[in-house]
Parts: sequence; C-alpha cells; structure tokens
Amino acid sequence: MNLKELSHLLGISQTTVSRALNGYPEVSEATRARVVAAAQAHNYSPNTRAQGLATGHSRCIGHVISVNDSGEMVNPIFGDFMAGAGETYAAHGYDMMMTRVGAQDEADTYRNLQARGAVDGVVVHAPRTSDARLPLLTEIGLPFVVHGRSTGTDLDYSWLDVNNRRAFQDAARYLVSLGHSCIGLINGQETLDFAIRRREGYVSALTEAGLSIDPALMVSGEMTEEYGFASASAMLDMPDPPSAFLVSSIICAVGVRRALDGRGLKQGADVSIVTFDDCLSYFANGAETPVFTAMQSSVRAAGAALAQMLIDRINTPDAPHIQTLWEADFVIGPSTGPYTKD
Amino acid sequence: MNLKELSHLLGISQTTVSRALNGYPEVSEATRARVVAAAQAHNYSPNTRAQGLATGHSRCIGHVISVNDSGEMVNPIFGDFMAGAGETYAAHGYDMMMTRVGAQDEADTYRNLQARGAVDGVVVHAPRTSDARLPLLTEIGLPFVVHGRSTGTDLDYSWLDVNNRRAFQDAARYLVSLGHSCIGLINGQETLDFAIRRREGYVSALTEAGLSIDPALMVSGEMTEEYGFASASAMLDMPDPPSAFLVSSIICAVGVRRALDGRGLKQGADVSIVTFDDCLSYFANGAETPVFTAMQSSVRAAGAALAQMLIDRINTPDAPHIQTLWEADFVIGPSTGPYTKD
DNA sequence: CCATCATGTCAAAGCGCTTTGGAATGGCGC
DNA sequence: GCGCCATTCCAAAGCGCTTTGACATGATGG
Repeated sequence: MNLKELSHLLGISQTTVSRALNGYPEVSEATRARVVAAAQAHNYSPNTRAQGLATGHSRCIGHVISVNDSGEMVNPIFGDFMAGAGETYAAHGYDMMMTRVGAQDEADTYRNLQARGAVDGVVVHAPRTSDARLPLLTEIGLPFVVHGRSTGTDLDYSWLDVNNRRAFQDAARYLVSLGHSCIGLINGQETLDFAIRRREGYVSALTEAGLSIDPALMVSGEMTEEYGFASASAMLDMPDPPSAFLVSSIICAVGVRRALDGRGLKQGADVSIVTFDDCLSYFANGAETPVFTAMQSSVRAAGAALAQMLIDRINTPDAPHIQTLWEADFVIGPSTGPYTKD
Repeated sequence: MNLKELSHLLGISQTTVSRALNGYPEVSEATRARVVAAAQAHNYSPNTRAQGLATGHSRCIGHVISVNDSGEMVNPIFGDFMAGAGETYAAHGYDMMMTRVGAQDEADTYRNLQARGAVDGVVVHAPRTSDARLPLLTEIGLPFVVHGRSTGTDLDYSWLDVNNRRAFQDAARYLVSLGHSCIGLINGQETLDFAIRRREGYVSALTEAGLSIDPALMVSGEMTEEYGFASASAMLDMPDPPSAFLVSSIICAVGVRRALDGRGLKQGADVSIVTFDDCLSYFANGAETPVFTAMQSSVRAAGAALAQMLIDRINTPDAPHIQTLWEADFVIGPSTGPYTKD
C-alpha cells in the first residue's frame, strides 16, 4: 500500500492524504479522520526512503562503534546506552543505526555516513584526547553529541559527561580517610579521555594526602573481568600489596573480588574495593543494599539524555552547544572498611 | 556532491557514472577508472535513500529488541551478538538498524518496519514457544532468521540455535557422575524457548539417573547477577541445600559464586557450579584456564552466522530454509568437584 | 450583487538515484 | 562502400513521497 493507492481508494489527491497524515492545518478534520482511519485499516506507513528523499532528512541517528585496538572488544555499557537512547529515539520517531568499524576506517565511515545521507546525526562514543572525530564531524557538517568529553580541542561542541575526576578523587579520599595509604588503581584504557580524568582524580587525592604515587599501582586496560583479576592478582603479589583498590568498572571489580577470594582475602576487611558503577541492568550493584562501595551513574540515563540533546541539535542547529556534567552518586557498601594491618 | 554534479563535472551522463560505480560491464574500463577516481576525490557516495527508492531495497537489517516484561532489562549478550552481526553486514554493505520496543507493541513494530520499507529483513531475538512473530513475519513477507528456535509452530523457517537441551543434559550428567544428587537449576526465563530446552535437558539427566525432580530446586528468571545471587542464596538456605548448580549464564554464575562466598562455601570443593557461557568479550571465562566449568558457545559467532543466513535469504528468497544446530563446548574448570559431604 | 477571503483540495515539480530502450561510434568482412 | 555487430554512451521514465502554487467553493461584508 502506497500513497497513490491509498489516495485512489479514498478518492482524494495524494497531497491531501499526505497533509492529513502529517497534521497540516489545511485539511478539514473530517477528511483527516477518514484518511487516518483508512491508513490504519490498510496498514499504510509512508515509505521511509521516499519520505527521506523528499524531505532531505533520514530521521535516523548513527552510532559508530569503533572496535578497540586491543582486538574485538565490545564495550559492556553499550547495550544499556542504546536502550536508553532508543527510548528517546522511539518517542521522536527516529530510527537508530549502528555501524561497527575498525579504528583505522573511522574517518571514512563518518564521511560515508554523511555523504550517503544515511543519518541526520551521530553520537560520538568513547572520546579520546584531542579526538580527531570532533573536527572531522564539524568540518563535514554532521551534527553530533559526545558521550564524555575530549580534552585538548578548542572546538565548541555538545557533550554529556560524568564528573569522573571528582568521582575518583572523592573515592580515593574516602579510602584515605579509612586509613588506606597503598591504593591500587585499576583504570580503563588511558587512551580514552574519561580514564585520564579518573587517574587525575586518584592522583590528586593521594597527593593532597601526602601519599606517594607509585606507577606500579596504576594500570590501564580494557575493562574486562579477566583484566580486573589479572591486575589485582599482580598487585596483591607485590612485596607491599595495596590494601585497597579503585576500579573503573563493576565488571573489573568482579575480577578483583575473584583475585581476593583466590588468596583467602576478605573484601572490606582485608582489602577494600571501590568501583565505578554504570548501573548496568543485568549487573546491578545489588538490589536494595549495594554489593560494592561505588560511584554510580546510569549509562542508560546518559543514553536517553544524549539522544535528546542530539535531536534538539538536529532541529535547531544554531542553538548554543550544551555541556552537561553529571555527578556520580557515592554509595557505601560492604566492600570497604578501615585499614587493619597495623 | 550528487550524481548530477559528478556527471557534469566529468562531462558524462548520469547513467554512465552510475553504471561505472556499480560495476556494470557496459562501461569501458578507462571511463570507469576516471569515474571512480573522481568519486573518491569528491567523496561521493550515492544517496542511500535515493538508491533505495530506485532499487526498492534498503540494504538495511532490522533488530527489534523487545524489552522484557520484567521491566527494562537489556540482554547482556546483545552487544556481542551485534558485534558479530555487524561484521558480516559491513562486509556486504548492509546497514544495521535497532528498534527497542515494549512487548505489547511488538507486532506493530514489525508491521511498521515492513510497511515503511525501512529494512530488507530482520533477526528475531529471544524466541518464545509458539512465537507469534514467526507467522506474522511470514504473513507480511518480511524475510527473517531466528536466533534460537520456537517450539510449537509448524512453519518452515531459518534458525540457528545451540543444542541447549544436550548441553544441559551433558552438564547435569557430569555433575551426577561426580556424585551430586541434589542439583539446583538457575535457569533463564522459561517464557523463552531456550530456557525450556535447558530445563528439559536437566530433567532428563536427573531422571535417567533415578534422581527426583524437586521444583524448589528449579528457578526461572531474568539472568542478572542479582538473580543468580538471590536464587542460589535461597536454595543454599534450604534444609537440604543443593551441592551443585547448573546456571544459565556466566553473569548469574558470578552471583551464585557471591552467594557461596557469603556463606564461606568453597566452589568446586563444597559446592559445584556449571554455567552456560556465551563467550562475552568483556566477561570471558578466564584467559588460558577456565574460571567456571562451562558449556560454551560464542554468541558473537552466532551473530555473524545469522547475519549471513539472513543476507542469503534476502538474496535468494526461494532457497530452502536453513536450520543450524551448534553443539556447545564443555570445558572443565575449578568450579566443579566431586560430592564430598558423605 | 459583486468583491473579498478563508477553506479545502489538487496537479505537478522535484528529491537523487537506477534502469530501460535507444542511439551514436567505430571496426570488420565482403 | 556498405551493412552489420560490439561497444559505449545517453535521455527519460520511474521509485513514493512532500510541497509549491493555483484553483474551486462557499461564506462574508459593503
């Protein structure tokens, strides 16, 4: 069923049918009702491609997922982010497109997306320092919003980020206040902007407490469970093992916990763990009571908010850019406790 | 840059440019080379919507993610599945579209997708028994493949599934062979076909060993970490607690492990765990040596294979349907051991 | 009673591409 | 020199929609 058929069926011109369905005021309410009923009855929806051709918009948002250098990792937060964004898109009649790409083809992919007119805008994921995507997208004129931020650019752009520096600073201060002086940092990949900020927060808290910064206690990597396990294991086997860990993801934290278990160490008593928690739906930090002491911020909510920001940008491209900084919630769970070895 | 501009620029007709780029033989190689070079130089890619309008294909695959009844859960395997599928799509020049939908609007969403011509085909995720989507899609003529299977339909359709029944039967047999007679099943939602098959495998292994089936030892639910923890905790607090668990997801298994830890029980020694492992990239079952004894099958590989199946179906709609059954690998890790309480 | 105007409707152009049905061009044999 | 193919190219139609500009219609005011 297409417009022509439907209009023939109703004995009305295509113009009127189109206007009736798109809510234009030039159509009488009686006609509109007839048209809408007929459309529903015959399961008519305007052809997306034809509509897009005519309007010049695709009503589709792109998400380019760059496969990490380290191989074939899928960011665990991805599903929840998309769920949040998807809600917003659905509410505004936008489709959501995903493209997976190797890091070397990143620029081409964005160029292509825009040349083909496949999307009206994109969400930039996992920004790096001085991320090349921001000038690129600005240059080719593809609207975008950034999940996170990119230090080292003087471009004006829209972003939404969690105050990672503050979160890790506060968490480290908390551990210091419990008497810990040897704290391991199990960070995300420090090619990514957020991870750098987290380390800064950690370093600054330790520095202000007069503690020394030991490079051996700071690791950076893909935030898998195995990475958490391996990193924590290595640190715990050092001559002066840390009595606490600051961890970048709850998935890593599970690995850290496994490392403790393997050594008969009790978390909270022998070794403390504070983790960042993205509030993943399938890996909630406990139900009513938290499992880990954590800095938490819902990645799903971030997805929803960023989608809204992007749609707004597309609708009013000349509006000023919006920068949003969310503070993480700090919740205290049983995974932390006072330093006890003295 | 569009076709018209590019052809003017080259002093050639649009037809020839289009044919040159699409590899038609009517164009001399010299002309083709010129055209390709110019297209590259000016970053020309045919407009997706116009191309789609003209050809009648969208070169886009839809993934409809039904939000579970239980609320707002995102299936953790989703990211890895999409990563696998995305690889295949990219290789064939297909885009990948995602739609998130509440269970009640499912049928409308598929109908709409096809009426709008938004996608050339869809992947059906998380099939239920007698899943209504299969007759619906067949009726409206939207090509599809199923990740899993749906019992209770006499339709002929293409699917790829893991032999869940066999995997759980084998796993249960293995536990029985270790001397376990009281085995808890922490299953996925039994509205879903795969979970039913898993239970069947479990039941059949216990039955053939002459063990009784205790409904209190079988639970079904969304496979979160918390669910694994809560379910295992409840069973361990029973008067006759199980000495082993069969778990439907590695994420649940982490929750089960947490329940053991909380009770001072040693996994493998006091209580055994066997889990299904979808080989999630960020939650691998250990690096060289497994963490859990597990039945494993890569959901990412499934995504890649299903994407290929769907593309093939779209290209040759009259080809016979393909049914693929993968066997899970059984790996033995430290999470299982002989029954010791006697 | 005519000019004016709001209202509801329509025909046709155009969005950027593919593809059909010709039409030039040049090489070849006779 | 002529007819005949291959080769190479093109003009124009069509995909299904939106939107412009124009046109009936009936109501209104002078």
